[in-house]
Amino acid sequence: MNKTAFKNKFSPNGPSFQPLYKQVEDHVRQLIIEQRWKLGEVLPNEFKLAEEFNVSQGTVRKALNCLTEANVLERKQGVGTFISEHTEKNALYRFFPLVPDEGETELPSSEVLSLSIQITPKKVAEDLHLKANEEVIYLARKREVKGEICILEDIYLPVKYFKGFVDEPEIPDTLYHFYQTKYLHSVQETSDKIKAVLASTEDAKLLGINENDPLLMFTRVAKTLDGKLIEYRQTRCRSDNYHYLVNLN
Amino acid sequence: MNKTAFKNKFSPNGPSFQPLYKQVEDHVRQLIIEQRWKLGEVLPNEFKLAEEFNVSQGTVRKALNCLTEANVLERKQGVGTFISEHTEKNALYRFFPLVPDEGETELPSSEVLSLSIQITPKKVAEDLHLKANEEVIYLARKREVKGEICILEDIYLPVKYFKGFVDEPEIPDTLYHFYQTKYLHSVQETSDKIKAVLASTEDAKLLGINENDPLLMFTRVAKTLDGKLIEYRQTRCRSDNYHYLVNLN
DNA sequence: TAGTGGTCTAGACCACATT
DNA sequence: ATGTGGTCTAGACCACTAC
Repeated sequence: MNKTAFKNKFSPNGPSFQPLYKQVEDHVRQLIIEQRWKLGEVLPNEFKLAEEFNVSQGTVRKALNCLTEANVLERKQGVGTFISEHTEKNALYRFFPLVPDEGETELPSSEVLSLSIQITPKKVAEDLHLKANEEVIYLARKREVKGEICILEDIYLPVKYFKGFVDEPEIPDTLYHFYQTKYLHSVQETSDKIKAVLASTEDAKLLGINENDPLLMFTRVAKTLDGKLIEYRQTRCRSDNYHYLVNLN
Repeated sequence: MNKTAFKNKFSPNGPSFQPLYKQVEDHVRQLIIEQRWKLGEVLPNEFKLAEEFNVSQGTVRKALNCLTEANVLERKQGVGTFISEHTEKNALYRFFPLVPDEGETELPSSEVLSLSIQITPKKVAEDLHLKANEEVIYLARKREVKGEICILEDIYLPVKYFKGFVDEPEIPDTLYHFYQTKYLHSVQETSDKIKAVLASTEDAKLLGINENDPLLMFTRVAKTLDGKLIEYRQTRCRSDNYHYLVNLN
């Protein structure tokens, strides 16, 4: 680890000040992107990393804690430091803010309606920064909880990131875990745009509701640790017994 | 500051382990609740607080940084530590996630439609934990951006926390700043439940849209630093040119 | 018992804002 | 020039987990 961070006064036109722990943080993030450690494997402890990077253990600690806050790493006292994993359980709480008005949240089961390679719709290409000639995998699903279909999803994945996806014999419910383990793309951040819309004839039919009933519509773009935009998702969902929950502070 | 935190082994049935910095954090939070420092006033620096609490400066630092992350405090290098304030600018970004599909976010202007004391609706009493005989102030507003009315709000405030509110000659746009400066209630945390609904006849009229057009409906409960539930708010808003934005990570 | 992360301290120095 | 928060280091010890 290079310690020029504090020599800005000797290079006033150089890059702006970056604290050492930030440099360590970026470096570790880069090592994760480069797959230096396997999923589920324990990272070296603070002293070993400190030695490798030629900084103090305290600086490594600060960097690792920052990565933990950003949900990149998970640390367990007495055990070690691990790369954060998309399990079914944390999928529910981290990226699925749809909760029933009454009772416990549960993960909806999924049924694939359609899976194919398509010309990329203009809006999708725009939001995923795809070129005109790049194709996408199109996956449509309907999802149900307690026997009631409540969610319809149209999912678009750039072909370049998901080679062979259309030939998958089985698409699991928890897609982000699947992306992470099978395709080595770990969703790090999502952005949802939420609107209210009226149910189309087709959606109404699939959901078992009336045309022009109100639906929540989310448009999501998902980004990986290394900044790749790997998923565009448009979700319509009933909100008569569910709501989208947002806590701010 | 009492340092029994690390003597748990001597009181195995005592309270569970609390690190010193957490104790300092809670203590400072309590001091803020008790109005020890005025809004806008600078807090004592780390060394002075450390001396007062009989802990090291590093421990105070950790506590203050935790409070900063929780948006309770704001720290400015070279200046000092302050109690976080609800300004017009941060109101926009912290508690107003409604953004236009195109262009910059701006704060909608507000017009009061109604202001009175009312019997508390059952749902409001439930969510704000009010007793049956406690009354609320009811405030209805319509809000517009660029000449277009896009938001209707029904706001309910417990009378006990907002004495004299109905006689206010002027209700400003940024309510949370108003609550904080005039009534000394600082909103710390909100919880929004979002649904899609159809516009009622009345809402449609006020918004200048058709009955049964789709609207986003948020139901919000706002909580202060000391855990008081001070506001119930039901918002309906057009989402044809706006969306509710949620970033997860 | 050994090894991990978590806490606490003390001290030196840097970056930033104000006077 | 002064005072604030921010960074970095080094070392001691505590709490938790696994073996």
